[in-house]
Amino acid sequence: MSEDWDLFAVVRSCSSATATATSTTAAAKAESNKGEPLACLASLTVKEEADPFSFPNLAQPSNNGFLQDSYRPFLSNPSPTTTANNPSSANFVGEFGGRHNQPPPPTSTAIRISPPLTPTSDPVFVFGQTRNQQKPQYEQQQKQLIQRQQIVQQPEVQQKQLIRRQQTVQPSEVQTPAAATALPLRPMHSQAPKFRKRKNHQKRTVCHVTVDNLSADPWAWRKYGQKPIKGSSHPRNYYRCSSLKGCLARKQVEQSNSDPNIFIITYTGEHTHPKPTHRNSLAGSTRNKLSTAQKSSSEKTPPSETAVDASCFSPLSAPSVSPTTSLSTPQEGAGAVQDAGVENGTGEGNDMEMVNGESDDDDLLISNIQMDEDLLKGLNEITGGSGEGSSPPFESRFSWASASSGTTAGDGC
DNA sequence: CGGGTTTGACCGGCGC
DNA sequence: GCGCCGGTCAAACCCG
Repeated sequence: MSEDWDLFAVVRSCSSATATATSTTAAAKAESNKGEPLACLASLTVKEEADPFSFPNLAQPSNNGFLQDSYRPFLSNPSPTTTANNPSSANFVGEFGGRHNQPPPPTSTAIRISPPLTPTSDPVFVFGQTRNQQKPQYEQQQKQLIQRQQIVQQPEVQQKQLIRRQQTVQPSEVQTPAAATALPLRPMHSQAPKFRKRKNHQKRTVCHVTVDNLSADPWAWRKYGQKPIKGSSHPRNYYRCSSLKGCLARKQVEQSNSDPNIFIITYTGEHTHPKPTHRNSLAGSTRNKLSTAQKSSSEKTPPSETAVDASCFSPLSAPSVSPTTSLSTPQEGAGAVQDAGVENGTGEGNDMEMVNGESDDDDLLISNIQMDEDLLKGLNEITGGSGEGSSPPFESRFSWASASSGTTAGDGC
């Protein structure tokens, strides 16, 4: 598969040497520290470039020329800085399906990523590659993803088709994917011509994240749908950016069949605004989880990414599964999650792809985050961390509390 | 009251 | 052309 991934424009976040190095280190630490609460935290510090939730940091030299070209457009965008926030971000293996604000090239040029930079270095990074071998189910999912991505990269035939459609549809669509998506999605029921962007041609970034990392996403997301996916035992959750109306960014979260600790996150569209400095409304967000979680069988709502994402805006907080998260699946969630992160780190951990982080624009956020992390670390140490897994590390909770107004620790954690 | 989640239904892309 | 399936909508409901 690894090759396939490459073929399909898989982008490995690892591409940045730095990230790799750091992440590797972190992973190593984590591993060595299994059982130790702080282990997770260790990785947290790492994140710098590996912010799965940020746009790729194109500015950084990478070994991958293609990648850079592909992302070039992003460079112009403000990019959030990364993040120290994401704890997890350290390890991702992912695929980058597309670029978002990019203009034209109708077919996405495939973003080719060179093979894992450090194949040997860290299982975590390699994870994406090996995983398939180990896990059949996962393989299926990957295949599906790949198929989609293949399309994205697509060969002439597809391009032709695409072109055809583009001709028939609207130029705007072609030119500005983002804009296209932005079009009033609406009234599905209404007659207004709506054109959705062709599914396969949407640019998308796929990340494999451990539970811990789920919450690392600094953006505020609102869940707008959930659907069972054929071939997958877990439903897929659909989120859209709630920070700003009109923001085209979307996110799909699906729990891996093979490894419950891993979530496959697919980002599509681009944020039309800087990262939120503070979470916007948490208002209702969190609470439900609990109830919802209860309502829907735990399986129904995947561990929550929902909650996680949505609520967790603070990177640091993240690890936790969001309040919601936990909520939703406290069971699996929280505890498992964290451990997962650490443990998995070894192997399955996170393979998110990292698209490197774009540096963020918001300094504030970052600074706060960092501070929090340190603080959290300290707290964890004090509290003894949740080594075990069942309970999310203190930081998670803390983060919630601070980050989101109300999350009840209870629910989430 | 505002914003979030849940969930059934609808629409359209895509494979056969 | 048909049907499956994924993505999105929007009403209903929840919570602080």
